[in-house]
Amino acid sequence: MIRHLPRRDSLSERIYLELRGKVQRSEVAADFRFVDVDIANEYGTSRMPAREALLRLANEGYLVGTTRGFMVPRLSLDDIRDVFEVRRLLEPRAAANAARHIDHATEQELTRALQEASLAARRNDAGRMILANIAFRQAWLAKVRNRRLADTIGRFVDHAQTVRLRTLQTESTRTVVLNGLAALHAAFLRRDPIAVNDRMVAFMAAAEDAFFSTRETELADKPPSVARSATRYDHNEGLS
Amino acid sequence: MIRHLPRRDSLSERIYLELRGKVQRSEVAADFRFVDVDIANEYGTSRMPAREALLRLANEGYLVGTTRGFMVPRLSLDDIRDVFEVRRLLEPRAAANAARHIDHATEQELTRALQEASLAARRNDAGRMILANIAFRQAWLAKVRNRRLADTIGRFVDHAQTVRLRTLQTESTRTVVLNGLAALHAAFLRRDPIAVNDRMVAFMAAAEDAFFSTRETELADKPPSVARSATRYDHNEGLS
DNA sequence: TAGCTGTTTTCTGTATACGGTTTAACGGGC
DNA sequence: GCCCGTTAAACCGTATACAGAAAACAGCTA
Repeated sequence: MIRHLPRRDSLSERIYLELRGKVQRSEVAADFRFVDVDIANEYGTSRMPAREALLRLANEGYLVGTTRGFMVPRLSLDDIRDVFEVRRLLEPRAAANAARHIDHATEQELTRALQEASLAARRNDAGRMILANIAFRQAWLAKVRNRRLADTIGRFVDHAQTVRLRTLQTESTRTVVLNGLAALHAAFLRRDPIAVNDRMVAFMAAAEDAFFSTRETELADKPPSVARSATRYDHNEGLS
Repeated sequence: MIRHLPRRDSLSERIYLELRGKVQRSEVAADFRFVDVDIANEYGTSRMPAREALLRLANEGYLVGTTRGFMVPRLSLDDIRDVFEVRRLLEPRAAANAARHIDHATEQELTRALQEASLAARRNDAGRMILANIAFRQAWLAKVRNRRLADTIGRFVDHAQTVRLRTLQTESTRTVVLNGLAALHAAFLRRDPIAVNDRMVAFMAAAEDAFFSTRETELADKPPSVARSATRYDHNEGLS
C-alpha cells in the first residue's frame, strides 16, 4: 500500500483537515493566531500533531507562519491577481475535461448547489453563497480525472476564498456569480466540453472584474492610501 | 516579519533543501528508501527535523510515503500525461510573462544554459543535459512575477524530471529539447512575449511527443505487459 | 518445496522535555 | 507624558523516549 501522505487517520491528519475546513469556510477571524499548544489542548493531543498540521497548512498556503503563531494570510490585490491568473489558466480546461464524466449523482449535486446559491442570493446571505459555491465546484472537480490538476485548482481557489467572503457581500457580485453558475450548470448537463470551457472563461473574467471593481469602490471610500505601486502589469493584458 | 514556511535556516529546512536537490537531480536510486532515523544520523540531528523534511517532501509530491520509508514516486504513463497537461496550461503563459522582465544577467544565464545543453547533446551526456535544462528553466522562472505560478510550475516540472533522465538517453529526444531551447532562447532575447508563448507551446508538445514515442518503443521491446487500461482519453484530444 | 504462522525487526506516530529567540509588557529616565 | 531599556512571557525548533503497526524472517507443517 502506497500513500502520498501520512497515515490517512493519524492525529495530525485529523487536525489538519479540521483546521483546513475552518479556513476554507472563512470561520476564523483575520487576526486569529493559531498556536500549536492551544490546538493540542483543544484536541487533547500533544504539540507534535498540531504542529505538523500547522506546518502543512502553512506549506500549502492556507496559513502563514509569523513569529507569533500562524495566521490566515492577508492577501494583497496583487496576490489576488496572481491567484486569478492561475485559475484562468487551469479551470476552463479542467471543467471541460470534467464535462465528459458527469454522472447522474454529480448532476444532482450541481443542481442542488445551484439552487442553494440561488436561494442564498435571494436572501442576500453571503456565507451561504460561499458554501453553495464550494459545493458546486467540488462536485465537478471530483470528476476531473487529472487529480494533480484538480488538487492544484482546489488549493488556489481556497486561497482566494478568504477574500471572496467580503466581495460576496455586494449584491451585484452575487448576481454575477449566480449567473455564471447557472450557465455552467446548463453546459455541464449537456456534457458539452466546449461550452463548459467557454462559460468558465467568461465566469472567471466576470468574477475577477466584479471583485476588483467592488474593491475599487471600497478603496475609493477610504482616505487615499499610500499610492499603490503600478509596477505589475503582467495581468489582464494578454500577450499584446 | 512574516514567513510562509518554517524559519529559513532551521535544521529541517536545510535537510529539506538538500534532499529535494538530490531528488531533482535524480541522484537517488528508484528503490532507495528514505528513513528518518538514517537521515537524522547522516545530518547529525535528531529524528524530528529529518521527519519534517520528509513529510514536507511527501506533501509536495517529491516523495511518497510507504509503510516502510519514503521513496521517489514511480510515475505511471497516466501520471506523466497529467503532469504534461498542467505544464501545457501554465508554462507558455508564464514564459510569456517572464519575457517582459528579462534583464542582462538573465540573458547571460539563458545563453550559458543553452550552450551547456548544446555541449551535453554533442557529448550524449543525458545527466548534463538535465542540469542545463534545469538551469535554463530556473533562469526564466525567476523572472516570472507571479510567484504562485512560478512555484507551481517548478513543482510539476520536478515531478516529471525523474522520468526524463531516461528519455534524454535517446539522441532524438536530446535534439528535440535542444532545438526547443534554442528557439525559446532567441524569443527571450527579443523580449517577445507572443513568440515565447508560441515556442513554449511548440516545445511542450514536442517534448511530450518525444517522451511518449520513446516510451512506446521501449515498451515494444519488452514482452507485452498487462494490457494498459484505455480509459484515459482526456488528454491530447483538445476540446473536440 | 510451498505455504502458513508466530516472532523479531523496522519504521512510523505521538508524547514530553528543554533551550533559544522573539515579542510584548513593564518601569525608570528624560 | 513619552521614549527607551529591561524583564518576563510566549512561542518555536529540536531532542529524546515510547508504543503500536507493518513487513521481514524463520521455523514448522504438509
